Amino acid sequence: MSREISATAEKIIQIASEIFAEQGYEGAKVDAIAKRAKVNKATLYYQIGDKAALYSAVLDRVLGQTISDVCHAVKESADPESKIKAFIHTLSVSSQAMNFTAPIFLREIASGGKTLPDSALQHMGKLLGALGDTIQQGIDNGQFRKVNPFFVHMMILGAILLYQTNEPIRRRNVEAHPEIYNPDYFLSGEESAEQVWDLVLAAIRS
Amino acid sequence: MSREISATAEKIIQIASEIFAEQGYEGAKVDAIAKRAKVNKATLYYQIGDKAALYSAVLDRVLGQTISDVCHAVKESADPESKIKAFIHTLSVSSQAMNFTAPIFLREIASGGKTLPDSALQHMGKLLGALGDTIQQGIDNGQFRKVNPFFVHMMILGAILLYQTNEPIRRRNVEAHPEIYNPDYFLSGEESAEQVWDLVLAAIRS
DNA sequence: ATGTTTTAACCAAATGGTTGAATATATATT
DNA sequence: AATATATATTCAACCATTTGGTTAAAACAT
Repeated sequence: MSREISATAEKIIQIASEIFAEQGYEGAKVDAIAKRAKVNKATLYYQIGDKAALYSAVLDRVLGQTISDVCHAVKESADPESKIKAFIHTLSVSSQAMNFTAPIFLREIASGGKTLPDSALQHMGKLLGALGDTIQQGIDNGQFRKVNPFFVHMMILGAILLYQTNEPIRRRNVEAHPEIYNPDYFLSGEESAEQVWDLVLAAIRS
Repeated sequence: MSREISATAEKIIQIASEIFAEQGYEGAKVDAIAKRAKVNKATLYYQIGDKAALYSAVLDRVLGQTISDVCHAVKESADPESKIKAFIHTLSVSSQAMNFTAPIFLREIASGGKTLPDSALQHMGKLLGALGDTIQQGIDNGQFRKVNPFFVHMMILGAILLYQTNEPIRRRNVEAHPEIYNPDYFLSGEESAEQVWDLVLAAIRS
């Protein structure tokens, strides 16, 4: 545990992230991961361990990275409004850059976090805490009306994660019915962040 | 296909919904479904067919039911605001009553809808369409400001699905740290619907 | 007499996991 | 440079278990 990771281990975890995102835990096959990472299965076990250990490593990396990015960005900003913008912007951009983050996140939630290690739970708690504090601050300021911070959290997370993960379905839908095509359906991480904080801020401003 | 479903088939689909919700497609084992439904595996194959057919039946039922509930409720209401309230309320209550709806929905999205039959896709399209029309109507009325309907859709769906699916994680979190307990964390379908439409309407009212 | 369900056994394929020997790569020692 | 040492990686086979799927005959139910 927690030895510095070799380049090989790095590669394996990277590929594993993609495959877990595509297929879920049960759907992801160890052989497939080894193959796509271009290492022998024995190497995978030598470097990381069994499937559960691999998944743990992926979770720590994917969730940990995104969430610490977000918390950091929030701390950098001063007033509540820009903190919220930073929260949304960073979450959107960071999780779109690592396009396996969102599906893993969603699947993990969908399964009730059965396989979430405590470390990841604490990460998620920090995320919630950061936003809650910010909103409370804004309420005390009088900038925000008295809203339920938890639902604001759900809205932000939900909108961003769903929008990102949704993409293949949107594509398929548009291919099947080109007449419903709408440029709003395909925005970059930055653009969608704007959409989300425009709505969110309007929802909570007093 | 589409013969009237026997009571046994009904029961099997019901149980299968729960297990697919808990474990996902790959995680759900046919033997486990048969066992919990208290039928022999042979009966399952006799009544429904293979695993894929079973999952199809589940999807059609779960998504179809929820979505048609929502669309119906929207049609019943007159003005845009109450249409949106109805949309949110029905989605929340209906998907909480069938507490397997949300996880299946989320997982399906997370996997890019690979296994979504076209019928389900059309259902989802209708959902999106109903909301889009309503918002457009409100914008034309001058009641709503010019917002991106698709992101409103993502916010609503995201908030409701995440909130519901989230519950076990919230419980676990509160058990681990009782000091962070907050009654806002545990609301009924009705109450959470209120929270959501309060936020959503504030977000889009002009 | 017809449709339904159970029993219980069976099978092929896939899967997670392991191992030992061989090979390669780098690092340190002489 | 040459050698020795330790670490990484591959290869290839192997294994126990699980899993989806099937089936034939018997028992139930209507």
